[in-house]
Order: sequence, then C-alpha cells, then structure tokens
Amino acid sequence: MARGRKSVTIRDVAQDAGVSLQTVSRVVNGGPNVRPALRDKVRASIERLGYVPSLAAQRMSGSRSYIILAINDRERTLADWRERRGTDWVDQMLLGGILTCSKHGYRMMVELIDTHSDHVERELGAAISALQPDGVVLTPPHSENALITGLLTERGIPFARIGSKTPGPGIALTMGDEGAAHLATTRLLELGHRRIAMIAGPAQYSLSGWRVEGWKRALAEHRLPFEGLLEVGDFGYESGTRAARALLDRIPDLTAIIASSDQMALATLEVARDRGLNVPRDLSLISFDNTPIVRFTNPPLTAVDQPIAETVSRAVEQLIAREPVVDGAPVIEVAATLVERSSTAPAPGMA
Amino acid sequence: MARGRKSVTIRDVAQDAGVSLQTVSRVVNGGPNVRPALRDKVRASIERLGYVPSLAAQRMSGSRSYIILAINDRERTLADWRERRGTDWVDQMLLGGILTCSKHGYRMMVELIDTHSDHVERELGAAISALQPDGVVLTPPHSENALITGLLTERGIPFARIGSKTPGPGIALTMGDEGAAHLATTRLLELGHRRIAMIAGPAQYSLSGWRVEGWKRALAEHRLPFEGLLEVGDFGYESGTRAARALLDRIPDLTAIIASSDQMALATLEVARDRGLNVPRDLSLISFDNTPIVRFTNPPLTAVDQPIAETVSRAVEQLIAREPVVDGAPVIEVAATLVERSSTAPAPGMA
DNA sequence: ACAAGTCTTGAGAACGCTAACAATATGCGC
DNA sequence: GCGCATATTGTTAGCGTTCTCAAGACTTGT
Repeated sequence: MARGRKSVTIRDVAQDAGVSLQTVSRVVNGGPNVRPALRDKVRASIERLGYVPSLAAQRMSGSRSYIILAINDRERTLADWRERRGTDWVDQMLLGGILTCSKHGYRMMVELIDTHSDHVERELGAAISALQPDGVVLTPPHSENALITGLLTERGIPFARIGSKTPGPGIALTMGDEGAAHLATTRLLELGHRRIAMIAGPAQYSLSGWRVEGWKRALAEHRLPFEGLLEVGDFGYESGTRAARALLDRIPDLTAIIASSDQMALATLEVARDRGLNVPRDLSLISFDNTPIVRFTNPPLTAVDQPIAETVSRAVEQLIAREPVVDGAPVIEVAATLVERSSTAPAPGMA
Repeated sequence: MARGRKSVTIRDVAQDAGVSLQTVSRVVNGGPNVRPALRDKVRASIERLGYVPSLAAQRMSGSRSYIILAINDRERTLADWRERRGTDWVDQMLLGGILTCSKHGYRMMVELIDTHSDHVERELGAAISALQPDGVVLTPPHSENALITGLLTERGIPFARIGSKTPGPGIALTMGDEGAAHLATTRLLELGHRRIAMIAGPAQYSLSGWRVEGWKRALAEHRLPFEGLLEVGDFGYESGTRAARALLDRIPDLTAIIASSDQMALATLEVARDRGLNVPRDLSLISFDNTPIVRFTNPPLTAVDQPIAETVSRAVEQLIAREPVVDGAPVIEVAATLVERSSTAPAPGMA
C-alpha cells in the first residue's frame, strides 16, 4: 500500500521535542550554545523520528552544498572505455572519495568530462551551476587543464588537483611519481641491473615527466647514462608493444624495463615472451599502477602502487576543511610504494 | 581576483527576457503552451547568461529531484576492496548510469552499502532522506535483499533490480545469465566436449543459480548427466583454486570448465598449469564477467560478457520514464554475449 | 458580435533549511 | 540585589525553483 510518505522534516522534530526549528538546526549542525539537556532531548527526537536533513534544503538556505564533485576523464564510447581503461581509477577514486565524504556528512558526485572536447567549459560550467559543489577534485589529465582550473578559480570554487605538482591555484596532491620511479630504478640497480630502460607515458600527463625524472636521477646517482633508454607510449597496450620492441631491438644488453602503466607492462611481457626472453630471468620488469590485473599475470608483476584512494581521500578532506586556501599552499605528497612480485630478479650474471 | 560570483538564477533570465519567472520555468522544462516567439526569446536569454537551473532548488519546489541513486556493495577496507574485487562493476555502472542520466538531465549518485551490515536500513534510509532520489538502482547482491526492497517500497521510491529475475516489486533486469550459461555450454558441446564442469558462484546471488540452470539445460538437451560436475565458489580466486582442484581430482575425463567469475577462471588456469595441463589443448575454459584482466592472460580467456553498462543504462531509462510501475511489470532481459578468445578448443581427440 | 471555450502568461505560496538578528535567561562582580 | 556581559532560545526572512490558480488574450461557433 506504499504510502510514499512525506519525509520527516526539521519541523516535525521541533514539534516533537518542543523547541524551535533553529534549535534543532543547531543540534544537527553541532552548533555551540545549546544546553546539554535540551540537546539530548532533541537528539532523542531526531533518533526516534529518523530525521535526516534534506541535502537540497541545506544547500538552498545555507552556504554549503555538502557536495564534492569529482571530475574524471571520459572515453567517448563504451568500446573506448573497455579497450583503453587499464586502471581501476574510478573504482579507487570512489572508494577514497565516497567513504571520506560520508564520514563528514558530504556526498561525492562524479562527472565524466572529455578533456579534448570543445565543450569542456560548458559541461563543467553546467555541472557547477547545477550542483554548486563545495569543492572539486580533478584527476589527470584534467588536473593540468588551464581551462578547467581557470573556470573554477573564476567561480571561486575550491579544488584539488590530483597528480599535479605545480603549487597554485588550488590544492595540489602528487602521488610521489618522481620518488616512486626513483625507488623502482634504485631497486633494479641494487639487483645489479645497469641497463634499465623506461617506457614513459604521454607528455600531456605531467606525471609522465616526473617518472622520467625519478628514473634519470637514480641512474645519475650511479653515474649511468640514460641516452637511448627512453621510449614514449600512451599508457595503452599497443603503444607498449611498439615501445618494448623498439627497446629490445635497439639495446642488446638491456636487462630491465620500467613501464609507466600496467597495460604497457603487459605488452612488454608479451613481447619478451615472443622473443624467448624469460621474465624475470632474462629481463626484469616493473610496472606502474598496480591494478588488479598484474597479480594474475605470469609471472605476477612487481609494480608501483599508486595510492589513488588515499590521495583522493586526502584531497576531499582538504576541501571539506576549507582552510582559507593560502596562495602557495604546500603541495601534498602521498607516497607510492613498490609491491615486489615475481617479475624482478638479479641481473643475469649476478645471481 | 576570484569574484566568487553569484550564479545566474531564473530571476536574472526572466528580467533579461522581460517575462515572468513562470514562463522561464516553462521554457526550461519544455512545458506546453508557450508561444514560439516568446520561447525563442527566453532561450536566447538563457543561452546568453549561461543559465542552468539549480538542482537543489528544483528538488525543493518540484516533485522531482533529478537524482538517481545507485547502490553498490562495499568492501569494508581498502585491502578487501583490492583483494576481492575482480570486476570493474563500478566503472561499468558509472559509465552506463552517468551518461544515461545526463542525457536526460539527471544525475547519478553512488552509495556504497555493506549488505551484511546491521545498519543497512539505517544507511539506506539516511541516503534516501538526504537525497530523495527519483529512483534507485540496486546491484547484486542488494537486488535480492528484502530489507532494501522493502524499505524502498514502503517509501514509494521506484527502483530497479539489476541481475534479478523475480518479477516484483520494482523493475527487474537480468543480464541473461541462464541464456549465457546455456550458450557457453552449447559452444563447448559443439566443440566436442562431453564432460563439462561448472564452478558456480555463491547461493546468495540468485544469478549463480540461473547460470547453473543454463548449464544444466544445455547438458540435458544432449542427454548428458551433470552429477558430480558442479563445484561452488564465492567468486574469489582462492575458492576457484579449491574448486578447480576438486574437479580435476574427481573427474579424470574432464575436458572443459565454465567458471562463474573471471577470478575463479584465473585460478583454474593456474591450477591447470600446475598440473601440466595445457589450456586449451587439454582443457577448455570459459569465464564469466569479461573484465579487462582476461584479455591479458595466457592464453586470453573466452568469456561471457556481462552487459553491465547497458543494463544499468536501461534501468536508469526505465526509472526516469516513470511509467506508473504496473504490478507484474515484465522482466527486462539484456542479452550477454560470448567473446571467444583462446582458452577454448575442440575436445581432445576431436581436432 | 457575443458567449464559451482554449491558449498563453503571471502572481503568490510553498518546499525545508539556515543566517541574521531579536529576545530572553543566566551568570558574575560588586 | 543591580547592572552588565554572556549563554541560550526564538523569530523572521529569504535561498531558487515549481505548483496552483487566476487573469488576460485569442479562437471559434452561431
């Protein structure tokens, strides 16, 4: 007989507790200056009636909307999506974002935007106008999109840039790409490798550059050259195949490769197998992302784990805290870790 | 100089176009009875000012909230999440859901709920009170949770149950599990296999049962027995290992296995490898889910593709259309397809 | 040309909540 | 106890939209 009953409003609570609307509001929002006895009484009423404030009404009257908007990259079609999406970015992001939001009484909403589209501003503008979020989380490659950061700055909406290292505007959070690449490279150096190649990501992702930096730095510390040891891919499988072939063709004494994505690492694994190279005996391999895939390859891949969930969570917390964003706010760094599996081994002749 | 400018409201548009608020509202909502000339004038103002209605205000005054809530299963910790989550459910769901929602001017919000928690009702109730969604999309295993469907029915909120086959209440959408299992089994039969085992999912997912049904039906059509050919797992890797070992131990002439999840299929692949069985030469293998993982295994797996995005999309469309939900609404079936890769081959001796 | 309808537009209330302010109660120093 | 500061509670006015209903403009039939 589905009554479709009207929901419980603040008015009902006020009446039940015999106080004014404002008092209930104060109790709900943890406002100061409410006598404990009254507060408990109101809380009891809230509990009994099962009152939960309407987000829409809160937004209407108050200054906050309790909504954090997360912007993700959109593949144009389902086919693109399935084909190219190697990482579980969205999964991770939601995990970190939603749980942290709800811990603070906020909600996270996801918007998919195609960076390459001409409508970026229009789409984002519409989303902002409709939702009026209290903060926006940008994920690569949007983090570096000046159109987007410009629009957000102009509208005065706080935002966090995930995977970005340049200080302003907004809060920048990196996932320690430079350090992670350095760590991975150093680990390979410890294992005795001396010719360590890198398959980098595309230039429009600035994190691609940092990873290269970390790799170079580690090599430089051991006075090793990096000329000819770099190939660039687009994070996708095909590009990984091309890059791996080029490297193996060009560098006869290559014993280790770091790939800037799991997909490119998988491609490298396949190329190595085709050429009769055993991983890790003949070739060590480290990938970036540590998506669920790499636990099930043969061999399972040693991988740099990007702390996406944690980083998004930190970003959300910053946005909710709403510290008046000082210009030149510090860049927050969440460290990546290296998960060692079975695709790395001492360099041939070192065992 | 971040002006943090007030957003454009319907009032601004009305003033700009020299009409009343109500007229603008009518134009925005495509209401009838507005003279074309006036309508164009208003549209021009909307365009020029970049007006987008505030979701919160629409919800406040109107009867719709323009929000569809999607309920997903929540793993308790990040570790659980990464460990157990084999599918890209959330990714898929968002793709299908968000794009379809935005096509109709709606928004999708995701809520993560732990089915096993005692707080299911409280959590869902809170989400509903706060958001007052126009519809809810339930994904397995929530689709079968009577606490949840009961609560939604009581509150009079339309909902869709993905992966559910029982007719009421709410809209049921299946992904053709029975048919897909039948299809996969039949394909193996065509390849000459006669001893085809199944590793099923856990009983609390009713789709597990349908898959078993489809498998049984195909076997029955060929007058083949299924006794002893069934093992039950929990969709996870470990359970797949146990099940595969049990089957291979028990059935000496086994030549094909259908696994009810990619994870369990990967485990089976590994067990086969350990025992020196070549897939697909000695053992054919078909998995369910077709997550990105199975394209990169060795060999790549033949898999049943669950049209998650499409199904969620259909669900959202149904909810938005808001046909008065007739009791005994037809169950919507979106067909799954079989993606043939390299883990299936003619039965030994049939080549 | 007039009544009765239909189409088009507008005015005002209402949605549930919070901000700002007003009113009342309480505490403190003397 | 008095007067002032402060803590506590209440009152009122919106926030931006849609709904309801009423008013005006236009048709149409006779």
